[in-house]
Amino acid sequence: MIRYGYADSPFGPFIVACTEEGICDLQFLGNNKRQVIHELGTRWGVYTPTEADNEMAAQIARQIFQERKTDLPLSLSDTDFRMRVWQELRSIPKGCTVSYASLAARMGMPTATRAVASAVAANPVAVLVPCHRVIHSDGSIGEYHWGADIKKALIEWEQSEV
DNA sequence: GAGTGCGTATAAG
DNA sequence: CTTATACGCACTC
Repeated sequence: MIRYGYADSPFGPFIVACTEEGICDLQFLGNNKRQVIHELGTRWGVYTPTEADNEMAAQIARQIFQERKTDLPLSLSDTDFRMRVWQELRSIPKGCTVSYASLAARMGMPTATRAVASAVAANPVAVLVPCHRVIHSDGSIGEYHWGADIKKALIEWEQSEV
């Protein structure tokens, strides 16, 4: 059973889904709400029982964007490589940024920069898996699944106050 | 096996 | 600054 719901954030509306274990998906809707929902459908299948719960979504929104809580339980499942990259992402301190190259190097595969970038791009849980903290080695923002503007805003938000 | 991608470094226009 | 070229490797078809 997957429970999902919609809520608002300082960076626009998002959809969040979770299993009994934790959050399995958190994506900003932005301009392509339809595509995001389609992605969910293909990833979990139309036969997976779901239950709408915007109350749950609102609570998560409060914890993340007001209390700035980042250690919420997650429920991820994908390739070993992607899982390793995502886990590595969570070790990046809040407010810090790293390059795709250094991230790859940190994992002991300094020549797999591009592959690491692909894995980062496949992250289904925004903010909690801080894929927005990974930027180009020359300091430029780089790409972001939900728009470079949101990526930049997230970084600045993390670097501001508390 | 071929094509692709949230990259990077270097060379050239 | 914007193309072009090459390298790299996980992933998808």
